[in-house]
Amino acid sequence: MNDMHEHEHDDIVSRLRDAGLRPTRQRLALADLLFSHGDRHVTAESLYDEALGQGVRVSLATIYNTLNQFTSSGLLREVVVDSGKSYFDTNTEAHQHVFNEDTGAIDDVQLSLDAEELASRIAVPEGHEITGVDVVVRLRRSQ
Amino acid sequence: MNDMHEHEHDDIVSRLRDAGLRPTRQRLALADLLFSHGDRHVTAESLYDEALGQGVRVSLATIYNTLNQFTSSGLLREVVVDSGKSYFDTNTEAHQHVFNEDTGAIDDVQLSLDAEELASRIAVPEGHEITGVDVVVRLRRSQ
DNA sequence: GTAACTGCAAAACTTTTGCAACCAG
DNA sequence: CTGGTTGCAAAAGTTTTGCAGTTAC
Repeated sequence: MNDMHEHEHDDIVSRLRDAGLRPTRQRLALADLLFSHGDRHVTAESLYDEALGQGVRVSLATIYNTLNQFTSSGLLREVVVDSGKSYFDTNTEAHQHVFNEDTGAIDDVQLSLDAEELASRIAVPEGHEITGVDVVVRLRRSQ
Repeated sequence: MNDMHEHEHDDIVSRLRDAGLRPTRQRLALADLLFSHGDRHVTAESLYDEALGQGVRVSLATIYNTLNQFTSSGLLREVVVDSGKSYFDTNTEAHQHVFNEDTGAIDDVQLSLDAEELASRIAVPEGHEITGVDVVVRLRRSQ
C-alpha cells in the first residue's frame, strides 16, 4: 500500500465506519489526504489533482460522491465563498473564514463571536431551525 | 413605453449615467424592476423570468451582463449563499442575510454587529484590503 | 458615424446521474 | 453472494464568450 502507519490506518477505518461508510480503497486514500495533514480547505478539482499526483487512482465522480458523503456525515464542512465552486473544510468546529478573492485561498480565523448569540437575534420561522452562521471576510489585492 | 412616471424614469437614467452605463432600453427596464419595488434579492434566472413576464424583451446573456455591470458599479451587491447560483441584492448598505436552504429565499437582517471592528481583528496581508464581511444565517425546515 | 450594447448560439465549467462492472464483508 | 461503491460517459445547470447586427449619442 503506502507509508500510512498501521494505527493511523485503523483510525481512518474507524472514522469511516463510525460515519456509516465502507472503508474502500478510494475513501481511505481520500480520508488520508484530507485528515492526516492538519486543517485543510479543498475543492473537488484540487483534491482530484492531489490524488492523481499522489498516484491514487480515483474518478472525479467519486471525489464528488466522497466529499458530499463526508459532509453529510459530519467529517467535513462545506464553506460557501464562491458562487461557482464548492469548498470543503476539514475543520468542523465553530470558526470563521478569510477568503482571498484573487487566489481562491481560504484561511480559518477565530473571531470569537458568539454564533449562538447572533442566532438568538434572528426571528426563526415556525418549524425551522438554524443550521449554521457563516462569516466570511473577503480580501483582495489593493488597487 | 410603459407606465413609468417621467421623474422616476429620469432618476433611473441619472443613476445609470452616474454609473457610467448607457441608459439602454434593456438596462432601463431591468433597473426599473430592480430598484422601483423596495429591497430585492434576485438571481439571473428569476430576473429573466420576471422581465419576460412583464413583457420586457431581453436575452439571458444581457441579464447576466447587466447584473455584473450593476454589481461592478455599486448599484447591486452580490450575495454568496449558494455554490451553484449567484444572488444579487438591491440593498448595498451594510447588513446581513438569512438564507432559507429549502426555498432559496434570502432575507435581510440587521444584526448590529460592527463589520469594521470584526475586520480589525483580521491580520490583513501586505498589499491587500478587506472588500467585505459577509454574514449568513442558514435556515432549514426542522427534522 | 462610431463605440457601446444586445442577442443568439456555442462553449466553458462545475456538479449530478444512469448504469455496468467491481469489491468489501 | 450481495448490496454498497466506483468509473465512465452523458446530462444538467449556470455563466461566459464570440461575433454579427443594433442602438445611443
